[in-house]
Amino acid sequence: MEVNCLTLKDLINPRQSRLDFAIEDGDNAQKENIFVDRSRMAPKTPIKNEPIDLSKQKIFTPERNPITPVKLVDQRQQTEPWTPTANLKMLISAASPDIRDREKKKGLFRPIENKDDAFPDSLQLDVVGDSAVDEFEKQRPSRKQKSLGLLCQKFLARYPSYPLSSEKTTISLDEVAVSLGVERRRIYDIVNVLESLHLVSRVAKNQYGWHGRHSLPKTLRSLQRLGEEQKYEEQMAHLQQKELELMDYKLGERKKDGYPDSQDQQLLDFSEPDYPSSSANSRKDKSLRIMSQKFVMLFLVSKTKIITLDVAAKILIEESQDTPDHSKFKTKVRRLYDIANVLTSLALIKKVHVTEERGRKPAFKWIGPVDFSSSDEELVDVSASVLPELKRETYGQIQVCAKQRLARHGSFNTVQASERIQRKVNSEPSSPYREEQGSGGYSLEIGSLAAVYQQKIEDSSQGKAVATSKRAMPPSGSLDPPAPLPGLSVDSEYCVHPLAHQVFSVAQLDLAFPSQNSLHGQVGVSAASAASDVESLKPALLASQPLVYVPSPSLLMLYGRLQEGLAPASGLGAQRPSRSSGVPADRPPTPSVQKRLGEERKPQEEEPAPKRQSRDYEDSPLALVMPKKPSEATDLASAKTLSNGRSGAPEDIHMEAQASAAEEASGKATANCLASSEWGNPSRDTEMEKSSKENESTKEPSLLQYLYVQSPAGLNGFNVLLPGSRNSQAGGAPSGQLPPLGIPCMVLPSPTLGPFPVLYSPTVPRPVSSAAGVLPGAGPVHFRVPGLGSTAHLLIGPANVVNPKSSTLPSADPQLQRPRLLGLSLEAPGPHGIIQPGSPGCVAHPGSAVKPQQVSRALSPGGPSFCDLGGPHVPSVAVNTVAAEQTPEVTVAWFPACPVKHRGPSGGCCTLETKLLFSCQSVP
DNA sequence: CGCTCCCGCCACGGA
DNA sequence: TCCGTGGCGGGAGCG
Repeated sequence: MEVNCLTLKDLINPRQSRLDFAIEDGDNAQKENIFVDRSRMAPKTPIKNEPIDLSKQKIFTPERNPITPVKLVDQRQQTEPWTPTANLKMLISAASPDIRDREKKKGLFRPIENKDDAFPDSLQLDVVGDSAVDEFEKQRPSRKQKSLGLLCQKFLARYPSYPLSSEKTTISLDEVAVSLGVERRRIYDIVNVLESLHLVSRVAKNQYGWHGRHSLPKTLRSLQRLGEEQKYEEQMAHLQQKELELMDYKLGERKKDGYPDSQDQQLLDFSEPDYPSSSANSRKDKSLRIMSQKFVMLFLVSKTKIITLDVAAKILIEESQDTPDHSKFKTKVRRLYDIANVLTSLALIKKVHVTEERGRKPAFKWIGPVDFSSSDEELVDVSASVLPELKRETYGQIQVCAKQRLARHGSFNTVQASERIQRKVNSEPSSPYREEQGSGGYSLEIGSLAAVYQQKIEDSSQGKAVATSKRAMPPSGSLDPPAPLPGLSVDSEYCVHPLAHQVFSVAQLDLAFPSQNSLHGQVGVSAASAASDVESLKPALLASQPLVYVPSPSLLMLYGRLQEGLAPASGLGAQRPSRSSGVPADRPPTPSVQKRLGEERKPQEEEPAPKRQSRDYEDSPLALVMPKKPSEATDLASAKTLSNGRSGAPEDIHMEAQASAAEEASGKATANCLASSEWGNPSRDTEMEKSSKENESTKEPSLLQYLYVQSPAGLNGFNVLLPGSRNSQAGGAPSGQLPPLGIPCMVLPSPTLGPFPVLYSPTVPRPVSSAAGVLPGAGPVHFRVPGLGSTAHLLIGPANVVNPKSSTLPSADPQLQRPRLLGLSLEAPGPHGIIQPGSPGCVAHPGSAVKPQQVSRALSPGGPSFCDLGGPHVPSVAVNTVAAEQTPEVTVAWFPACPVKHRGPSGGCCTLETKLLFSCQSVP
């Protein structure tokens, strides 16, 4: 399939841009929107191959849209003409609702639709042609693409997870509905659930206020308390026990066990006085809000954190005093699915399956925070509360919100905490956080925070543990740097554990900002959720909104602007060039991880792209690696190199990459990307080095520089707060005393992309003697984004992570020793790039000169930088920086794997399906 | 065939 | 009565 690229603009505001290509799975968001909008244009006949001119949809601006949803007939008229069948439906509806209903009952539509599907209307064919039909079909949103979960993600993408207290975001239901291309009814479903968690609150008719996740912990704590009070756990146990005995749920048998509803009815009031309280048996009593809260409570009080929908439904039915019948049960389950979709989007739960005597049962597992009681300053305790979020295996996202922690504790030494946690975890064989290879468990380590845990239950993704464990080997043919997790093993200092589920976002880390740093706890990173249901592999549009607020005047303000020319790939499958076959067998995998990966990889090779894709989606681990010690960083690098089995210079790697089969697939994308006016600057590498050197040699002023990476709303991306320079960070403080730079980051994979493991080695002070001025805590942020077997690496932060052993990167190399500024030292492949052999390093092309010293220079003086994340299945990241008012911002967006072959100035090239584009513009 | 869950009918209830 | 809300369940999509 062809890889198409979407511009960020398109992703952000599809209505104002044109999408000339079929948007596939991952981009369903737009697709769906397009579909809806387009249909609303009411073309009598589907126009295939016609570029979707969203400009036409401007008529649907909120202003023009009726506040009130279009009535039935109108809607049908406007939305149905998607197919001849739809037209027929419309006509029937228009003719008479009665007729419509009658026909409906006769099952008239179904046959027609089926027929239509099987045999496209001849007239239509005549007009559009076969290819057009295909296109048409492709553009037709699938059921999954219209899922509430995905819609919710799109919704969430519109708002920052952690909005600044100063910013008051108002949500206009109409506007949102129009924007997302759905009926308002759907929005209600979302906001109702969000409201139950106090992420939003109704402020007026048709208006909701967005609060973000700030109070989520508090809300959850309250719900947990309520759940405990209501003895939900006992209830569940009782139910489960009963089930075992009866084998069949017989509604009506159960009697109320004394769990007064009165309590429940006030749920919404527990923390929000202004919430409407529901009255017994009132309509609201059954509201999605109440149900949602109860559902969440079940998780919070559950020891296993796993709830099957039937159990939840039964409990809810009992409480509601409804006449227990199958119909009620069914309805309850439907609602629970709705709620679950939203919660999944929030990365609070994930779908799993529990195996019972009667077979597998769908269930959901709580993956959100579980410990809300930490109140002391104990690092471990603090970490513990953070870990849950870090541990999120999700199709959703991993979100780390240390904001509260920071606010509460002032500072938080991630490294220490993580080390302690790691130690503790590892010392407990039975620890659920301890990963067991092949168990399908996942773990992730952020910074030094290491969380390894094993899933106790078999969930859908785990069921595919085999597949999971197989990924990672880069396509042999592909020159993509395989090196998925080079040198990383469970036992290694850098623990890399495959996640059972993809993690789309990663959030913050750090913490150790000096109290006076005035980050205002804004370090928290929110991540939107990402994906979706593990099983369905729904793409996730992540929402990630930035949220880092760095008031420091000394901060470098960068604002990211997306390159319009950037063309993200469209379909997931399409984006993944059939390069799987190119797994280099000669690349020795890392002891544990790689081995596993290698095993997994091969099977995939034989699989059809779609299949692989799915699996990858589910299995792609997200690994965050953060050296615990400065020296470790080096080790890591070494490991990578060694594991890679290749000592070739980065250039070689790149060259190989170019030669890789991926080229073809990526060719187009590359072209597009390159077409971008600001694309890669030939002098990139040089520039970077130069800047780095400069930085090193010239002690940067003690400016506190941060690169704020924010993903544009509605776009898949990740937000990252990157230290502009260590020196600056220190602000003159003794380097040794400086805490690690907090780098909240959210990685949001494109919906079309599978899970992307990310290695994040934020504060890895490199034990470099020459690295004077390098703060111990401020290391490069290393993102590893393994796609299908391939690993993408993104180093952000002072590039201290260098493999001293690397032939290409002699430790003596000054560059290696100097701190990289902005940290966006993506494992730049290049002569001197710190890149893993075998892995496509990220190459930052010199982009427009970013004024602020190092950052800009390091990133891309001269233009947008392109960073190839490597793996064929790795999402691209586009980073744009634009001067902003007071907030340094850099937008880093994940683009659908965009096969791009880019040859760097140095001869090295960044190729691979995905790239990281850093477009920095100078900012005074 | 069963699980999901989209779609939209239509009732509730406040203005 | 209007219309914002949102409960509800038919039935389609999908594995």
